[in-house]
Amino acid sequence: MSDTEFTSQPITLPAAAPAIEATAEAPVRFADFGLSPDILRALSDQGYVHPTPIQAQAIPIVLQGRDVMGAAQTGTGKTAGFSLPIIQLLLAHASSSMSPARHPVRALVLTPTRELAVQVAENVKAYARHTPLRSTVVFGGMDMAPQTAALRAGVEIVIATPGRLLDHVQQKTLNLSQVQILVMDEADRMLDMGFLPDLQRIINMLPKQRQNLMFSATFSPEIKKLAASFLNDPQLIEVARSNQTADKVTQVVYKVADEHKRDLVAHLIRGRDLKQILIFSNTKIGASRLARSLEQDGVKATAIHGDKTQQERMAALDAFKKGDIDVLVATDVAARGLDISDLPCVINFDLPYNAEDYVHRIGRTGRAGASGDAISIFSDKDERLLVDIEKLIKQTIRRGELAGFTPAAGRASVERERRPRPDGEARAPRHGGDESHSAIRPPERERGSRSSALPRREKADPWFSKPYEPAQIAPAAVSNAMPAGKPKQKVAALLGGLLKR
DNA sequence: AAAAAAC
Repeated sequence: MSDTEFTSQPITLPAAAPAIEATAEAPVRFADFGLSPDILRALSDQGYVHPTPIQAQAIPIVLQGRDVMGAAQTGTGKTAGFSLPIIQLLLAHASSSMSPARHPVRALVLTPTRELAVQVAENVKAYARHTPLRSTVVFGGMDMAPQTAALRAGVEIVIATPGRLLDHVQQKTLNLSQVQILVMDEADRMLDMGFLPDLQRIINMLPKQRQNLMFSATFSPEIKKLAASFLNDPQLIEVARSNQTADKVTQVVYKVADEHKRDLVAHLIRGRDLKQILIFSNTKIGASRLARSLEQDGVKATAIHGDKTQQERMAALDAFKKGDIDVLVATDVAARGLDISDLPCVINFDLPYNAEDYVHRIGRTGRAGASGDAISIFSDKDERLLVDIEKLIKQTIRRGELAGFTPAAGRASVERERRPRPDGEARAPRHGGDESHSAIRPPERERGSRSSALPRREKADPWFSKPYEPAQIAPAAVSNAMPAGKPKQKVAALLGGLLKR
């Protein structure tokens, strides 16, 4: 029923978009949107003059007070796309009689991961720095007290992960009754992570009368259902990953036996400028092991994943951004949303299980006009994953040749791995036993996974069993094309796709 | 299959 509710919506195309039309001679400027001088000043502080395509589309629509369904991936400038107009709206509607001491929460931004929340919060704070508006971020894994203090002091804008937000609501340290604008960032990811019940509870606590902005990289039936249940006559915005990204990312894959993967990584890293390399591992244990192994090779490397404490996670990210470490080995906690700018190189130590995550992962590189390398390593048993990825991105990835990489290097490391390790150095001690145990029997695992890999695929992950139509979003994401001058048609096509399903 | 997220 909610589906029909959504599909029965009239197709509303950007009424505001034509109002500000970019031309070659006069590209759109932030100053064209009627934003407060205080906001513009914050933008010029950062050297921003021209909006990205999603900002150019979203800002006028959000300013109109309309609900938005945004098909936008990371790296598109999405955050500013909703933050700037929200700040403007809150400024414009601030009642002048309101005492400065009173700052009810009027805008709420929900994100799937803690790091993303922190990042969004940093942006919001920067954009609002010259305004009287206050903001704070609220997420788990950290002491509640400082968050509570900030909330008590009063903030108009809260950026949060769902669990901790509810925690604060329960503790009565956060009141959601005055929220006028709700943003769900990376909504597909949140659903994928099982946040639906939390989202439902949060939404139920908000005033019925409010503006809703939802951003999602994919449009599964579940996302549509969610959109139908809480968006009100949403305006669709479709934006591909910004130009520079995919064009300038050189992709290559190397096939190697599982037990040689780590040495291949070491080899690949040795062969290049050792700076700002992000490596993705499919598992937390794998990430820790790889980071440790690289450290033993003298590489300044650290792992980031969900089994680390929040302090460790933030320290790792910080060290990587500052250049204190050269290699960050991450699970998919870092696959989406994180704006680690201008990475020269992303390495997939494992091919991601979901083809779509491949796009997200390599989207960390080649940003902001810089070129980038996306290197992926896979073994025999992952052939299928590579096929899926290439199908999704509609291109064949070059098979790299392993010149200069000898099996001898691999054997050395296997030997090292077999040696029993003192458990104390393991980051997650409870996994320590498993870890050394599994390292001894890779061949068995291979045999096992081969036989059990094929059956029961249907009930897999409902989120990815029905991915969005690659033809509608993915090619743009990878080939980058912004709908050149024809955003309406693209939006219509997207919507058409939604309606059919 | 794996990862993420509240205590």
